[in-house]
Amino acid sequence: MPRAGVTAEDVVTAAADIADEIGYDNLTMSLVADRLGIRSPSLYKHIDGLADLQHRIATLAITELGEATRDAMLGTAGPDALAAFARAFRSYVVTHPGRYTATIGAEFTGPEDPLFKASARLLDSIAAVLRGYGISADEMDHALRTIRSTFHGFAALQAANGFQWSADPDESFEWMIHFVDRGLRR
Amino acid sequence: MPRAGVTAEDVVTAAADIADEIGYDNLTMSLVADRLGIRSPSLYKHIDGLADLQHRIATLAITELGEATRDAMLGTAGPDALAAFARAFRSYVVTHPGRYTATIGAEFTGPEDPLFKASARLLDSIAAVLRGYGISADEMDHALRTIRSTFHGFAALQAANGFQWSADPDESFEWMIHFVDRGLRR
DNA sequence: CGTAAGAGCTAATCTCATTAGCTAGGTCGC
DNA sequence: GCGACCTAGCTAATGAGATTAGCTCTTACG
Repeated sequence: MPRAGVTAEDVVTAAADIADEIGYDNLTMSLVADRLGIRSPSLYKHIDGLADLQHRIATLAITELGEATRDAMLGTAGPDALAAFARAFRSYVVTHPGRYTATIGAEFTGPEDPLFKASARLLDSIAAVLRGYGISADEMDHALRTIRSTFHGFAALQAANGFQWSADPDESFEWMIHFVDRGLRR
Repeated sequence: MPRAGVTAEDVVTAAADIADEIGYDNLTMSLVADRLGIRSPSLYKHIDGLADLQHRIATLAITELGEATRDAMLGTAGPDALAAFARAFRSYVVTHPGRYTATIGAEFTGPEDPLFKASARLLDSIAAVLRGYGISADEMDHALRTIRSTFHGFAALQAANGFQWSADPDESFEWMIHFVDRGLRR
């Protein structure tokens, strides 16, 4: 019986892809194993169970999200940086709903947790936007939480199919960017 | 064997209480049955399975949340109405994290769904706040989504223990109320 | 070449949700 | 009061899913 040659990373990306395709809630160990061509107990040679797998998907998602927003913000400043961040954020969530859902309930275990580092990096991008609006250091934590909440809320509601009525979500999102811009100006 | 005399409402409130106590994700049919003094298969005489139960918890939560915010907003207007709504919203989420979590992924099945009606009623409260800021009818949908996203994001992150660093969430929330106020003014 | 680590497998266990089919408590018509 | 029926509740069984135990065989390395 030839070895499949699977790595922990393979497991995580396969699981993340499945979550994006059929929904995070429908992700099972068997489906991941099937996609990799192995049996589900063999997954435990690479990851430490479903909870660990979910945690790793969240870490992957936050890392990718941080890179995507960072790339989008390159060469921008002020309100343009806000808009660039926002659109890149939403674009990622729309194309990777399963990955993003994994991040919603994820908690980090300590400062050594890769998820912690990835989150810190993403928050750095937001902090850069906020400094562009002249937010002072002692307000920074509050502002960070506020902005994070705002975009997370929109993303979570959309990922959960929460906008079930009339207007176009794209337009609403642009409206929200202007709203945030107004809220950050003094 | 004396009958327990359980009603569908009993099942839903018992389940909602358990979710608040031990976390929505840990809610099981057995736990609900135990609390009611019956066996888990008997629950199916009252509700249509776990998915139905979760949907009913979400409906209960949105209904209660709508009433709580409505009560809090009585006799207020303008920015005071916003603050009253916001604080009542957060207060409910903090005291009923399990109930609130149930609402996150809930989708309604159609216009006849009680969840739909409860949601519409909650959105009415937000719309009242927005009219107080002079938001026009053609912007209302976007503004509704934005405000809903903002508060939902904060609530969801806090319910998921997402604020794991320094500053006091209460202060951050007050900061967010001011932020929203600025964003809604022209 | 021989050996040890470990990737993968099968079999088994445990927890849940759910279904099938039985039983008996309470209620309604007489 | 009394019988029949409705249905809440029960036990037993099924099936999905995660997880553990223990075996085997591939392969990298000396």
